[in-house]
Amino acid sequence: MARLATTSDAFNAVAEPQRRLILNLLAHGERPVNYIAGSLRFKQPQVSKHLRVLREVGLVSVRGAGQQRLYKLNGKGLKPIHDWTKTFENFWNESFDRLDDYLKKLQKREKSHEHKNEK
Amino acid sequence: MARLATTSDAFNAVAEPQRRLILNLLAHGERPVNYIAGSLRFKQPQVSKHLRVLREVGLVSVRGAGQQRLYKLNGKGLKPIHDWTKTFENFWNESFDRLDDYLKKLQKREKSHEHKNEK
DNA sequence: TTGATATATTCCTATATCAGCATATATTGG
DNA sequence: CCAATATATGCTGATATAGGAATATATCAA
Repeated sequence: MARLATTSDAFNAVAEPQRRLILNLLAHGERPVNYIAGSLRFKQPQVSKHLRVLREVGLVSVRGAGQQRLYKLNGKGLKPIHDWTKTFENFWNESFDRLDDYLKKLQKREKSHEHKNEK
Repeated sequence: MARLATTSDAFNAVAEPQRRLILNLLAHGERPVNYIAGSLRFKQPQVSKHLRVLREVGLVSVRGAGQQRLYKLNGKGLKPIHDWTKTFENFWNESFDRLDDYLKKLQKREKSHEHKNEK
């Protein structure tokens, strides 16, 4: 088996940096394809391809507007990623670092007691 | 060019579901390879490979402990992902939905005024 | 209808998986 | 040193990109 399809879920779709840039841009509002391509200096076909992936995982939606197609961010699709990473929040909180240090000190103290008892 | 290497950054490393499961497990503390393999019912070589990827992007660290190698989560490596998704937080907040509706109403109202003036 | 603009799709190539299996390496106890 | 346990690496096959270039499709305007 190869790697999971980029269209399998938001995690995979968002692994590609250019797609993240597109999402950043769309956070400001609906945009047509060529606007995105021009802004980010990507070629139009590549933008269309990325947008297709983003659409398939539900991160963007489209609506026709004349000759243009306006792509709109669906930020909710990123919530699963946000939620998952949030469960690791402790690891970059100072308060947790301090707690961690504290627990380590306790452990060391217990170990010295053990050694005492052994003798 | 093919897809970016899984070792290019945390976003890519974490796109693989099994690696996320390993990280979830390591959130409880240091663990040896076989413990992980047994817990998640993965084959040992595959676990070693996944751990290698996670180590190369700095999401875990290792230390030898006798014959075992204890892997430890470095949760801070996930902060960039958390931070990035956080910039889209508005999109799944109710309060934002209400604000969005409100802005849309305002826009509609302005448009009707425009039409009045046109006539 | 025809031309022009905007966007999507197709074909091609080079590359990077991921799983499975076999095997190599490391560490410890005796 | 040798056997046993724990872990890492190498190889293969099937698959899925992502970019470039060319082309197809859609929509509007005259």
